[in-house]
Amino acid sequence: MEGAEADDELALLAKALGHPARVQIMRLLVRREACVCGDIVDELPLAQSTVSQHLKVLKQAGLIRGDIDGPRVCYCVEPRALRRLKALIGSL
Amino acid sequence: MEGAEADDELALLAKALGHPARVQIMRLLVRREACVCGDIVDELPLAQSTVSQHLKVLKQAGLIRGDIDGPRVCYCVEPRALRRLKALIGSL
DNA sequence: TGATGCCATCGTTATAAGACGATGAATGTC
DNA sequence: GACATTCATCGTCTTATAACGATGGCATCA
Repeated sequence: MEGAEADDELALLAKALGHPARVQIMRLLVRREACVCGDIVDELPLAQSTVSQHLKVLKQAGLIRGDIDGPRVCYCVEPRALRRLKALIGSL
Repeated sequence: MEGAEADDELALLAKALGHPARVQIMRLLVRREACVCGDIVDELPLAQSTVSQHLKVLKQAGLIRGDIDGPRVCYCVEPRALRRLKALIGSL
């Protein structure tokens, strides 16, 4: 929970949340449990490609997961990562 | 606690923490209550000017405060902001 | 009042982030 | 099989970050 490794981990997770659009996406996914990419695009005032990039950032940080569902992709939060983030922030 | 304003606030605070050096600084200040800038520089493998920039980022986000103490500057965490961050993260 | 020590700021450089439109791959539908 | 839909990726541009050395402003001490 402490040490350079935890610092890096916290920095990584915090950085992923360091943009309003990504915070909005996280809240959306927490509220709706799961969400198709297109719905997320509809909720944000951003181009589809931009939203896709933000989703990629969140996914690479491990905060969300994207499951292919036919032609769509269903995103949902990764509860373990979210818990981890809360724990790391709590340790400050 | 919710809404676009809270999203922006959380994004701002998270962004400030989105770098390992700044996480280290925060931990240092939490551990030591208060800390002179020079001591922080000694703890990090970074140039003085770089550390000063990171301190500026944290200060602008409201996470820390810098009190002038003679020729030195004494930094300490801003408990209200830290609590606010924890609350915002907790609301996810 | 000089000289020193501490810290912020400036100027520079390299790299990363953020946004968009256009293109492409995969799936489902007609 | 042709076509539409959905999403990711690419290419491009603009702006922001991160790092450093060098400079400069202020207190304190001699």
